[in-house]
Amino acid sequence: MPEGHSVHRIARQIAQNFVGRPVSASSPQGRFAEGAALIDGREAIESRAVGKQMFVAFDGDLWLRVHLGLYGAWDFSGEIVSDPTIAASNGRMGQTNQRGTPEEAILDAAGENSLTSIGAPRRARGRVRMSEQTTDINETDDLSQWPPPVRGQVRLRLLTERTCADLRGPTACVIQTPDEVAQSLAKLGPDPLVDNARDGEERFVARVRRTVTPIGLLLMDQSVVSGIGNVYRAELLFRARLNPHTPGREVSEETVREIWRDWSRLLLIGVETGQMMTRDGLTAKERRTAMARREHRHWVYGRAGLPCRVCGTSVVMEEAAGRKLYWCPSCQA
DNA sequence: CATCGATGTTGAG
DNA sequence: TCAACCTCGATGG
Repeated sequence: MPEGHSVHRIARQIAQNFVGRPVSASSPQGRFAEGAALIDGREAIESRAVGKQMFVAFDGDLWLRVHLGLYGAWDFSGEIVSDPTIAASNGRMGQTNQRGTPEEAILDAAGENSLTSIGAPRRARGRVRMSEQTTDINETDDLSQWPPPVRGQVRLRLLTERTCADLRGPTACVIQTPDEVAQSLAKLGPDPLVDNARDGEERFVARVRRTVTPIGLLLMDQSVVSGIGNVYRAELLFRARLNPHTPGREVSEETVREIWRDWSRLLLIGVETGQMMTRDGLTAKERRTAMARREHRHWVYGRAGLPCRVCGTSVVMEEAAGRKLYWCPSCQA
C-alpha cells in the first residue's frame, strides 16, 4: 500500500540493518523458497529504491527486487537502527512532538545506544511495520524468542543476528541478474531521489508535453515519473490547480516543471516523516491534527462529497483506469 | 464473525 | 476493461 516515499524508507531501513552483514533468507510460506535459497547466507551489498520498486544486492551479483503492490508490507523486528538521515532531518522539519518522532521511538525501543557503546549489544525489543506512512512500534510483542516466531503468511524472511525483516503480500519478489535489474530500471521514469534534479525534470517535461494522454493518467504512469500513487496524484493536481483531464501537451511547460518540483518536495517530506502530508499553510495546531489523523492530511484525496478546503465546492470522485480520482471542479476547472 | 476496500500492477480477453 | 493477486484494518451485525 505504499507510494514512493514508503519504499525509500524501507530501502534505507534495509541498508541500515542488513547491508554489510551476512543474511539468512528463507520463505516460511514456501512461495519464494527457491529465491530465498539463492541468497541465503550471502552478504547484503546495497539497498536502493527507485519509485515503488526496491532492489537489494547480494554478494555474487544477485539482486532481490521487491514491489509491495497494493497491500504488501515489511515488518522489522529485533534490533532496529534507524536511518540517520531520517532521524537527523526530523529536527530540521520541526515535527518533533512530546512523545518523540517515530524514529526516536525506534531508537529507544531498539536500544540503539548499546550498539555504539562498549557494552555488549542487547537484544532489542522493538517491532515496526513499514507498509504505508505509518511506522508503529508494538511494544506488547514478546521478543524474548529469537528469531521471532513466524506469524501469518511470510513470503520472505531476512535475518541477521540482530534484525529480522518479514515480507508479506508483495506483488513482486524475484531474484534478478544485473542485466535484469537494468531492464527493470529502464522501464521506470525519473525519481526525484534517484535522478539528478535537472535531468529528472527534463525527462518528465519532455515526456508529458509530447502526449495527449490526460495528466491525471500520466502522473500514475511509472514510466513517466516514478513513485507517484493515487494519493500523491490527486494532491499534486490540486496543488497545481490543474484539471486532471488536461492532455499532457496542453499543460504549460511552467506548470509541468512546477509539478515535478512539487513532487520532489512532497517525496522528501514523505521520506522524512513517513507520512503523506500534502497540505501546507497549516497552523501549529492544525499540523498536529493532521499528523495524527490521515483524513486531515490531504486537500482532496478521499474527500468525495465533502466541501473543498479552499472554495467549499463539493469534491468530485470519478473512476479513471480503475482507480478513484478526487478533484475540485472549481479550483481545478 | 463476515464483508469491504485500499496508497498497485499484470495479464487475459 | 476487468479479474486476480493475497493482506489486513475498518466497519457492520
